[in-house]
Amino acid sequence: MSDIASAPQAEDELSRRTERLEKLTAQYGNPFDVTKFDKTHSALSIKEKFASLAAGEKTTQVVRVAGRVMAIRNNGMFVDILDDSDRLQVFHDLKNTEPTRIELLKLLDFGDIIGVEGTVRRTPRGEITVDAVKLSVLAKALEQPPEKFHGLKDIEARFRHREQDLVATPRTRETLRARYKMVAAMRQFLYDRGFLEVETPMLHVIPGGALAKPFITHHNTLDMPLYLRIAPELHLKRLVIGGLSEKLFEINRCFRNEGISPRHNPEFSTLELYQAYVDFTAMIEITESVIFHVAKILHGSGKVKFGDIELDFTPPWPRKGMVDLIREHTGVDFYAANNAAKAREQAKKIGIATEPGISWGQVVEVVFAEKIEDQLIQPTHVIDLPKEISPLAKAWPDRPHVAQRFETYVNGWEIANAFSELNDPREQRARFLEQAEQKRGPDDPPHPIDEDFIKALAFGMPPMGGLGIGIDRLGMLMTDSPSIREVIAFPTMRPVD
RNA sequence: GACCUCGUAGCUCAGCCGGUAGAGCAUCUGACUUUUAAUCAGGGGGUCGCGGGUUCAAAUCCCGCCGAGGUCACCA
Repeated sequence: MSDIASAPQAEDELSRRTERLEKLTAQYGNPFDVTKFDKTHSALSIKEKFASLAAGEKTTQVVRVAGRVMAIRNNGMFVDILDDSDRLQVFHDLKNTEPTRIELLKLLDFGDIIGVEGTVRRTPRGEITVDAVKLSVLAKALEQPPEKFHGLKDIEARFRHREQDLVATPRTRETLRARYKMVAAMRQFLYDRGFLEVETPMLHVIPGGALAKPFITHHNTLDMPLYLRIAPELHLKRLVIGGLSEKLFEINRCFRNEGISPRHNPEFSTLELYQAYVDFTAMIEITESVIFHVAKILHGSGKVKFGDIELDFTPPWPRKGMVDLIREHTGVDFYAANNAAKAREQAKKIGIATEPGISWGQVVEVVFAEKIEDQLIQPTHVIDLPKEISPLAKAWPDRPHVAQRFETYVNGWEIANAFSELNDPREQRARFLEQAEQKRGPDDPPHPIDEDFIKALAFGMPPMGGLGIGIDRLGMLMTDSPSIREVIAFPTMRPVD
């Protein structure tokens, strides 16, 4: 001990900690040789089990706990450890501890992983504490964690070094745990309803099921380009066509090579679900039920705080026609302006310039996005979307330019999209061709048609409803997170030089 | 891609009408010893994102680059 005290000060933290590791190894064995520690309790389970202890009351109950050293107070007399359940205080009575253990205690650093055996008591100040009788270092931290009080504030550092963020920021632990708990709850909900969870390709020959710029990669042996999927939709339908299951879903990643924003990450997760022999109204019911279920699991009710507002996910949610909403908010009736030219003219009247050559449906879509979208705060199903912007949805037989489709909006964001799936292969081909001709951005290549999918439809797809829910955005709503990056463990970042 | 803002010690931040860098936590030494962001005293630690320019002198002013956040654009 005295030799540590008199040793020349290490020029940096890394060498200081490395020296301690060497000393540890020499005197107590290399902590990195340790392969296991028989934990009997989590921090939280101890606090719960001994909740009734009075201040100053001791027990003889021996427990074994382990976690990361988060604070060392009073010369090592008090050490706080953090495990995945909670923080817990460990006590060493320095007057009555054998010298070898005191030496070991003095080699501890903020951030080390330790195991402790001891008895439980509540201190006179009321803290549940483990009086240590054995102490072992299970891993040495050669880098120090962020500062214990302010934690890691720098947003960039938080996302680049998420493990440090997790150690330093309780909110990060809560947010990510809630996100994964939400996903688990969604899965369980769907299992309970008899849905089969499936997996479909991430690597697509033709990126279909949506209109978005894909990531391109290359397969060496096949010597061909492959695309990271932008949506799983077409493959999932093919599984239903084949009769694998009449109710199936996939929760997995999609990739879109587009802008990054507080609501967009290049890779993001969706739930896509298909159920044969039902229409889009059944998808409305599932959307409301699964999200209400998640809200209850995470918050105990359908009411969820988000920023300054309280969202209420208690079903049923209002259903509003897209064109009707526009009429209510602007006075313009796009059912009256029933062709592209009239629609563009009406849009211009309310200050929205549109590209020449776009369809009636696209005008409606643009006006909706500009005038309505961000006002839909409480959960709302927007129904009756134009057929022209719904190439995979059935239109109403008696309203041929309106699709049997809805999008659910919360806090101004689209979080769900569903329709009665188009199952006529001839109609589907025509829609794809139409879509391929539609003007997009000047640099966008024409969208290729997935003939395998058309052919699959030709084998006969049952009428069915399909639903997509954006997991990340729902996660943001459920965790009061203003940025999508908060609910993604490792958001996409540009590397530092 | 455009615009605005930011980048100073391991972490959180101050300094920025130019004069050569500070605090708290962390760390080291000592004291104290039932603490709770422990306390007290004393140390060490910085290519002020990178590069260039102006100037006697640049963390500070100017330009470029890199990274980040935001707004917009983009976005089935």
